[in-house]
Amino acid sequence: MEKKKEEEKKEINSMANLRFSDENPTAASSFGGGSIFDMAAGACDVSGGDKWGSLGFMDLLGIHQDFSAPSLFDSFHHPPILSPPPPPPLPPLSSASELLPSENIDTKQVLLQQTSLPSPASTVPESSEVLNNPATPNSSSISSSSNEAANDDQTKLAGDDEEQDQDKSKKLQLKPKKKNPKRQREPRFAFMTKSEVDHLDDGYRWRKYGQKAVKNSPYPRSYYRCTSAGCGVKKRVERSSDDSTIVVTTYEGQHTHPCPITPRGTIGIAHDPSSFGAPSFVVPQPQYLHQQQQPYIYTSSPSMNITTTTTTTSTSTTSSSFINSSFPAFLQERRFMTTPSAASLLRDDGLLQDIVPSQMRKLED
DNA sequence: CGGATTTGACCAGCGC
DNA sequence: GCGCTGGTCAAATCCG
Repeated sequence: MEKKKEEEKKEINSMANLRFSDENPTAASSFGGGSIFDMAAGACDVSGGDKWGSLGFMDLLGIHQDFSAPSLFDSFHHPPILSPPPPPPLPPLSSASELLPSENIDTKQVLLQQTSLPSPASTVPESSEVLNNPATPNSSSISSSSNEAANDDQTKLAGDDEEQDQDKSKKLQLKPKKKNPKRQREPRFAFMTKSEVDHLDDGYRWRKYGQKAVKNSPYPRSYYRCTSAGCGVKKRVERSSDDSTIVVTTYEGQHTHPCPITPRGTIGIAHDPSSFGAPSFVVPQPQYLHQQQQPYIYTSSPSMNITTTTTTTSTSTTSSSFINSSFPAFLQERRFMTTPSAASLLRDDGLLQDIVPSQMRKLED
């Protein structure tokens, strides 16, 4: 039993090491058993949250002063190439303190960015998210019958004699589910947050559309989709099997709309009306690119004792546009410090396996 | 009653 | 080709 687990851990660690070894070979030091995460994960209720009470993510980060933008995530989900229409008037910010007792929250996060596939920011934005289009013909399958009947003639014949078999008919209805062949994956980035609640409030509204058991983990993985029409952004939320207090959130895609809600005005970033959500500040691109795959310590709002550790894991060919558009602006905005310890943090923790796709890990070979 | 969540099944990609 | 696994669908159910 334990042996097996150890083996798995070894494997995980080796993967993580692969990930960073060529960048920082000395960074293989110990991680310290996840001790970098010491946020007091208070169970905070959140306005835009769900019934189980999602945590105000931005509040955890303490980014709720000095800003006026609707959402932090507006900023990093909007690709610059979208050239969207002028944003709607922003709702007034509410008081942060009134909604969330975020003082004294000491949070550290590990953020990983990944672009598993060619960046969609190139020429076909959102092309792969057809399934999120409410007008997708697919969805008409709910009304069932004719199409499906045609599609499933054979199976239907086979099961005709058992009409009371509801399971079968159910399957028949489910079958015509057809997907876009060779669907492109949106660029993703993930970050780990020490939190007791799974669903961190980022200002957007999400609908849960699935949950799966995660291999080698007692915790399930939840799948969420942005509820805004036409917005194909998805996110995955799961807990680390190593440290149940660590929530790994993976975002995929970029929002095509402004942040619908502004809970407590927590997530403000200097808002640039001309780009509805794009940050008005950016880390100088050359510098950033130069530091790709290097871990960053993100220090925010010292008075809040909040520290975020971030690491980008973009592949060299696909990262630049994505970084510009999707990398959390709040991380871009603040200063970054590159430290070996942060690298080791990500390596030895073993959580990297949850975030970096296997293809990417192999690429590092 | 409408929207969100749950949950079992389906589908596709990948490794063997 | 087969099995495994991640991701998604959609009917059923829950909840405000």
